[in-house]
Amino acid sequence: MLKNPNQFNIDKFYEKYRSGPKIFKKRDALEPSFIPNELPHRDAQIQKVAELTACALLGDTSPSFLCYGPTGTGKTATIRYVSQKLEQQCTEDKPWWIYINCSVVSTPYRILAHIYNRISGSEKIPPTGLPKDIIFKKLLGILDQKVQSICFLVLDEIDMLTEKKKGNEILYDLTRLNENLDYCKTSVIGISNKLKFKDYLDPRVISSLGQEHIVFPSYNADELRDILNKRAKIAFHEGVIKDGVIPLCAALAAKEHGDARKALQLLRKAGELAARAQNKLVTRKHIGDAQNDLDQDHIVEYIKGLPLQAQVVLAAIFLISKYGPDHIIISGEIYDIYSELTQKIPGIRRLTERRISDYINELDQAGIILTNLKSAGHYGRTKFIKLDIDLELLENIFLEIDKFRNVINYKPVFLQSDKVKVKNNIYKKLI
DNA sequence: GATCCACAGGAAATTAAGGGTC
DNA sequence: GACCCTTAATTTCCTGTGGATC
Repeated sequence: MLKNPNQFNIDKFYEKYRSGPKIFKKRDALEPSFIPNELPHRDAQIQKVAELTACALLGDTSPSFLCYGPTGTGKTATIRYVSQKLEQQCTEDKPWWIYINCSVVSTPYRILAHIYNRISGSEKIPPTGLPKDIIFKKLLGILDQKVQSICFLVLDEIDMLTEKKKGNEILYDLTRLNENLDYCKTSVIGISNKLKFKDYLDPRVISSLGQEHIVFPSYNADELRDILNKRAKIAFHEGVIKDGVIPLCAALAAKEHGDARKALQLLRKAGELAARAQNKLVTRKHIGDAQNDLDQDHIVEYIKGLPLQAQVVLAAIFLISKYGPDHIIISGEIYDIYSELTQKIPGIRRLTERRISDYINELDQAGIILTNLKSAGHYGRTKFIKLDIDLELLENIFLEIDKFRNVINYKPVFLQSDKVKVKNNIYKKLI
């Protein structure tokens, strides 16, 4: 049988890839988890963290403290950096460092279970089921039995806890652990992106956790350039980064509030695009393409990861935008079309208007739609909604999701009613 | 000035699921 | 198997909003 000349040959591809130009020397150096040997422009913060944690070297309890600063300003990296250095200095009874991302592990029960499981080294506490006080006692037992030195509990995105009902309670429990321990001593390090986070803390928690704090300011373009240059030397082969690439990358990230994580992500993506295209150099064009790709990847990933109900709400907004480009979208109409779609999509039940209102808010916060709360006087007070992403991109995303493939060409019956059209004309005049 | 509309959104209650103890 | 616990998602109930209309 004759072979199709256009058919993709995977063996030849790998062969070409292996013999082609090499861009990366150590790609991992551009990952957020990579901790370099030096952290530029964070001397003051490193010094403060080192001063606060140094007493662990002598077996004394460190004070608990908070780290504030916008995203990508090196808060977690600084803590990890100091923890590595501190560990190198310890000859025996090395301190334990337990990292908890409070946006993932967000309930009091799960935080206690997470700490216990990390120390025990296995999943001994199930995700639900046990009374909290039992876990607390078990945790005290294992801390005294297994740790017997200093244990640093690093709570990343600690502000997520205070947004919840019992968030202050678990923080209070964690800061008071030492009162119930005989051998082990714990210290809490809170990391937050929100400068005003302290305002939401219980006074009892502030008294032990909020006494010391370290501020991490945003990086400026020069500092970002310096960080990128140093990291690029580790990550890329010599001479593959064309002049002007790193300054451009730094300038773009500086615009986004000095986020070093974004800058590194952009540089890594540009390198990947160059490597994939078998180019010998990473150019300014790769940076531009990388930024578009990252923006698009983020949207696609977010929409595909939404709960099914939220995807149906978005599909309702999509269909109104598609079949009524001039139609003013209001929240009540979204619910009517959402209700129609629940009949069309198998295995989905209709939720209440209140819940859909929350989903609309979530889509707004994610930047997928734009909402504007306005009063149309006698015609009520409602949200006026607009899609904030490309209609074609959204259609392609829905085409990739099995359940939506058949509804993206469905013209909602609701939109065809004369009553709705007349009312929409009134809204157009009023806003 | 009172009324009305079409919600927004806070708070508490309910439900379902996953798991444990006795 | 009955009962308890936690969590996440959802429902129910309620008050508030703001500008056009009466």
